[in-house]
Amino acid sequence: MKKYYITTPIYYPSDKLHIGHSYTTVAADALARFKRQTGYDVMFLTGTDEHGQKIERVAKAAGKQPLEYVDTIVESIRELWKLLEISNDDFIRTTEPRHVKTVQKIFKKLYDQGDIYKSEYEGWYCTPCEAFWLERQVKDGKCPDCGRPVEMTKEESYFFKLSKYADRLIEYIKQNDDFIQPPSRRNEMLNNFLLPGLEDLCVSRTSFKWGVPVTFDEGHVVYVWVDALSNYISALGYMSEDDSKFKEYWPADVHLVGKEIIRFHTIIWPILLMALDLPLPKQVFGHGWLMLDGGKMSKSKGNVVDPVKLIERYGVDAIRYFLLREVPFGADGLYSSESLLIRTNADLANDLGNLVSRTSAMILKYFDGVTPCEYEPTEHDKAIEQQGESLHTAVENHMNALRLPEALADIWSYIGALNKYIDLTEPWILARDEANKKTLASVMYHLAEGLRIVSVLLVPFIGDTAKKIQDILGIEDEALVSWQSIESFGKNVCGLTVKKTPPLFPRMDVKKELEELEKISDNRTLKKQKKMPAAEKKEIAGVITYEDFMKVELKTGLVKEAEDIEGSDKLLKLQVDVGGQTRQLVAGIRKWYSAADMVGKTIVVVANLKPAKLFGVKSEGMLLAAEADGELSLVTTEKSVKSGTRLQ
RNA sequence: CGCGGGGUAGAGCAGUCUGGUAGCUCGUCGGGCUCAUAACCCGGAGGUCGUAGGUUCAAAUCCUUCCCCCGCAACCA
Repeated sequence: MKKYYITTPIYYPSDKLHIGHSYTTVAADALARFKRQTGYDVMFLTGTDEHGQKIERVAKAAGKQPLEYVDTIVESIRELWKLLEISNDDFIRTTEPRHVKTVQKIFKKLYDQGDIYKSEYEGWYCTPCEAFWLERQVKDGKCPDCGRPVEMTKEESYFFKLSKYADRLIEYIKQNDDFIQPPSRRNEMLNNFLLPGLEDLCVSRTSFKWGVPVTFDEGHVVYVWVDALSNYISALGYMSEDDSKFKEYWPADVHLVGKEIIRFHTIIWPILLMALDLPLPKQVFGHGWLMLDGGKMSKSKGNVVDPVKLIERYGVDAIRYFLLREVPFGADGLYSSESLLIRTNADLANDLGNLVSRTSAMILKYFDGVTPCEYEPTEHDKAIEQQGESLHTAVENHMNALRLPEALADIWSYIGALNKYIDLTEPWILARDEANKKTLASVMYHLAEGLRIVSVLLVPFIGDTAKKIQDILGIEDEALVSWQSIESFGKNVCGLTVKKTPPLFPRMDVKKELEELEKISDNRTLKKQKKMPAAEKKEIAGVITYEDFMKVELKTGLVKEAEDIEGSDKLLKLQVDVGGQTRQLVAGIRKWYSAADMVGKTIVVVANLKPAKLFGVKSEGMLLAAEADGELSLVTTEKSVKSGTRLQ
């Protein structure tokens, strides 16, 4: 059986994870599920990176031991993956003995063979922060973190000979185009880091304790990246009594990582593997980020999005679909609650959900719920068959190139084709005449089979929904949901009994939902605090720019006709000539001006106001008037001006 | 001159490598349909492709100038 080993980064449990972390893991999960579906023996690994000074410090602040602190967070991470239906085969924690032992063995081996050596680390040290800083990070002799003075110190440390392997790595990257993906990252790594030359890496620390101890030198702990990266092989039992999994799955097919850590994965990690004389992973894929309102998601900005709340409210599939569809191949995507809601409505409720509803409703109505077997292919039928048959190849190609959004886009264009097919064949008209029964049957059959293909293709992405569609179609036989079964458009669903169910994704009122989200969101307070100063500034200033003013199109208009609006005692309907164009305005001025008063008057109109309906009458603009002490006076021009003249 | 990414319709993006009718989704406007979740289908409006210059028969695309936004800088996916 073909093997496939895919990993996510191991996450740093200093706090709860946000929607960005979910993105990486969901993407890896979709790939893992897709590979299983297409016949691979898959190993899908995720986990947590639990060592380091930051954890040590955060735990202390919380009055806990590091492990105790981390345990609760790791638990919440596991729960999140459960909620997101992540199908990982293993979950590794860097604090587990199986990992620690392997890291220690790796470190010892590299030391023994001379790739790790002891030397002195010299640099600026901030004692209160217990942190080393590079020359260029230090600002005027002050710590960039806390602003207190730093001092030049020396520390005994172990170094790893990155430089020794640099040429080999450059050669490898140049000869393996796919190794670093997308290609922009590959160029970045080569030009910025590899070609200018690598310095040996300091791989031990004595400034804190919370790490993997170096076995042969007390007081030293292993540098966190050497520790963390090793998870990809320690989880497979590398250098342990049972290394069968390692033999089976290594090298990894894909390390899925965020773009900011691609450097570690494409420089330190491959060199570490070279030094261990192990094959390199086939691919490191650096995906983009979910950006929030143009800014990066981060705890300090107070704009993190809690995935748990979103899943509870909208269901796991809405969230999975959004993440997988919205973030483009290798680039950043935007997250906003609004785009989540719009995407869910448009794609899941309207296109897919509604297609399932109308299909099942028609089969129930016209054929008592049993998908018919008659077959009378028309031109439209054939098009649906051909598209359905070619779909799996397109999806497979995209998936193998890690183009998840494109794979979904292809599936959705087929969903669109099925919706259109209904309009083209007009089954409700066919149903009026018994003579068309066979054609009608063929349409129902093609819809059901098309949906079956869609459901199978959706399994890796939104499995719950895929299952629901299959239930609705009455599919019970496993053979009807296999990958092989969608390679041809066959009579698979014929004779099955369709079920009636509520909508897969109820359509949401975006405006109301956004208000609800505001209420339940705990970033609300943070956001408000953040926004306050800016808002205040604007208000105090109370000044707009000329451009702001010019956004409002004020034009003169000549009132041609005026009449009362029936049923209203305030409103007048006016036909106004604005530069040769007649506009209908509704104005609440009847108390002061009668219809007859208005005809022939030159007024000032806000010409680019969004049209509105007042009392059921359309109003394309508003007129200007000044009201004080119960008196109202129309704004007009002092001299006679051509209608449609712009005011400035 | 630190490095990288970006500026294309109201919003979000594709197109740029390989110059030749500027495309997609959402929104908007109009029409169709009534099987369906006010949904689905068709059509329209809306773009000086950040700016200035250059190359060319022809530039969103190639070259140069400048402006603006965002990210990274060795422990944020």
